[in-house]
Amino acid sequence: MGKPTVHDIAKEAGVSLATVDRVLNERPGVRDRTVQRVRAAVERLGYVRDLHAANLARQRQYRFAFLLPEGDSQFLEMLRAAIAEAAGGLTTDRALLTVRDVALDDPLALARALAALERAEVDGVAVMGTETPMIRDAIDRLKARGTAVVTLVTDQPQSHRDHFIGIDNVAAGRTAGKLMDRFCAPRQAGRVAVLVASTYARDMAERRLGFDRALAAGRTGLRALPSLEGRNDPRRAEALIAGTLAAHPDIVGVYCAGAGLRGVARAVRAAGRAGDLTVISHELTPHARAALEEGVLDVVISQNVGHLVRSAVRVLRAECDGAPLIASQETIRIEIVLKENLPGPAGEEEGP
Amino acid sequence: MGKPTVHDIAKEAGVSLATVDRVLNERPGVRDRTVQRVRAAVERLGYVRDLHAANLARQRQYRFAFLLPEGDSQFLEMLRAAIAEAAGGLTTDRALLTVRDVALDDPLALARALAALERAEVDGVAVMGTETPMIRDAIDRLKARGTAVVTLVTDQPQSHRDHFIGIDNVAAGRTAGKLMDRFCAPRQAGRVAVLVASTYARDMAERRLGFDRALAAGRTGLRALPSLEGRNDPRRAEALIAGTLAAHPDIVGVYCAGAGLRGVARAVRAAGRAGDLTVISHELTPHARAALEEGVLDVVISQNVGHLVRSAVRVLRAECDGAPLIASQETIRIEIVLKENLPGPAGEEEGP
DNA sequence: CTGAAAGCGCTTACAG
DNA sequence: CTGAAAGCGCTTACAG
Repeated sequence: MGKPTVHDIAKEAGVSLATVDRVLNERPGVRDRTVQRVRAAVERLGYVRDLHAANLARQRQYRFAFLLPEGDSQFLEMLRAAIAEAAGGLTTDRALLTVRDVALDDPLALARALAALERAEVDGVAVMGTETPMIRDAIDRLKARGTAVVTLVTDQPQSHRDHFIGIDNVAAGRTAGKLMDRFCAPRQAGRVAVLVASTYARDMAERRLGFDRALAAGRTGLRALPSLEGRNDPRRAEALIAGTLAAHPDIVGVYCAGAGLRGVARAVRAAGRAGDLTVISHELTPHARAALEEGVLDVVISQNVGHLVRSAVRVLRAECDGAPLIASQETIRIEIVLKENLPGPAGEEEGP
Repeated sequence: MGKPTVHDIAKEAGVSLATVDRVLNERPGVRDRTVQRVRAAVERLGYVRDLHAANLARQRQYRFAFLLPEGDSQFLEMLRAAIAEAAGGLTTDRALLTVRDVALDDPLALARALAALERAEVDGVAVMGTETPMIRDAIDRLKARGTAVVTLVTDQPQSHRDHFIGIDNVAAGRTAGKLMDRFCAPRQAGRVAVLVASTYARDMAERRLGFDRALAAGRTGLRALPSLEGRNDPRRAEALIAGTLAAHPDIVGVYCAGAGLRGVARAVRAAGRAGDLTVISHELTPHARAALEEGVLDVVISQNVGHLVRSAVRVLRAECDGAPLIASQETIRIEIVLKENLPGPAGEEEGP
């Protein structure tokens, strides 16, 4: 006999399929003695339920919305692509994913988008946005209405979101700092320029914190300059870095904690310091790949967008079902990429 | 209306379910005109088939065997655990995984195990073993009988195996070499001890090759000593490293390309050079974790065992179905782990 | 070359 | 508190 099915359990326990189903799904209205009998049968036969068959019969649809900042950041493009891919693969898994664009750094717009969802028909939401009280309240209102909410990439720890899906940004900054220290090693006591997207963004602040700690603990005696604000504008980033390089001849490295790598690379090249300065950035975008290959960029600290999306979906689904989730399984890894271990351009190394 | 189903297609094309199924699965025996009609309906309605429902109806079982070397290596333990986990998660996916243990470094035993499979009822095999002509022939015989075969962790490129599931070991060695060069940077022109499991193992040879190339291209002028052979024996590894450290006072780093980290760590500690020598090893085992935390170990080059197993299963399944597979999607990443980005001990960061 | 019917393993109203 | 029957989306013999 093959794997036992509900039929086998029913026969073994001497009850009907409906009753087996009730017990299996812990639905009320079954006599205690009957529950015991079914449980015993399950135990005896080593029954394990076929989730796909269950989902097929159930026809449950999960509608999840991703709220992402607008803008032409390559990381966001990758994230959108990952959502699109997951959406394709997941139709079978009964998850319906949609994306709503929200003006960048506009808390009011984001709060409105969240409020709009309150009325729309959505079972769960993944939000990526700056941390502000307005957003926090909007999230809490969604939660109060029973919608599952996770924060994506950058957290809103003050809110009642169910979970944060993203890397530990302090650890990521620490990793960047450690590598900066080691990669700069022949030169002692140089300075490091730091570029962030915005000093208000929580992820940026956390990375900077970790980075500083690692430098302080390092062997080389590097000192980081005050953060420059690139504001997702490559030209601005380029100008800032060019200016800093000119002003501080003792700069030995650049840490690009947010967007702006394109500008940084240009400034470094223009200064004739490609391959000489140690440059570390975040997110393995096409630009970052090219820069690694070229040698202007030494290290990329990255998070896998496919993992982010799938984890978000799993967590939202678990939340909707009131199912437990193995938190450790949802930890997103901080990946280190050098030219030497650059994976193929196909992106996802490990499929759906 | 929801997602279109086979019923909708049948109605739209004016045919029966059976015919729709034939066309969908490209089975022969359907008039050309009918095929066209069904295809047109599929197109018009944007039909996409529910794979889980198909599998449910089909009741296809895939029986896959993993052939692994015996021995108490922690990496192998992790691999076995990953197989066990996948086996659990995959029962639903109709894959039945079994593991057969084969005496370590015994080509005859492995060849016999492969031959035994020829008769047993197995649809696919994943083999991890030393590269020898005997194994090559055994693999080819399996293939000739129509069994799908992939090599795992270490390749058998001379054989007709369908696919290799593992990291690019040359690139992994190069990554180790680059990091060794950078992490040793303050010291110029030191020597590096290299420990391999066996000089005959292909993966070891490839790592060594990549490592040497990276050192040659490095800035520090490091020179690697001839490979020491640990033979999966921690005591032997310890003695070898202790001896080398004593003999060469100018050693600045140790590259542990195979098993034996436990012994290496002990020797380094005993020589009073923990935290001073740069030590790089492979595979994020519990020992490696502890050594990273402690500071005796600087870098781990790793491959995710969960990815290995799931990729092997996907590839074997595709091979059985004669389905195409996206090669790039099956590339296993070379991961770099420092103390700073050490993921939680739960192992898998991103679930089934 | 084509179709009606039963079935995969589970769930869901609807009766009782 | 419990069960018989229909159904989820697909596939598979078996007839014709």
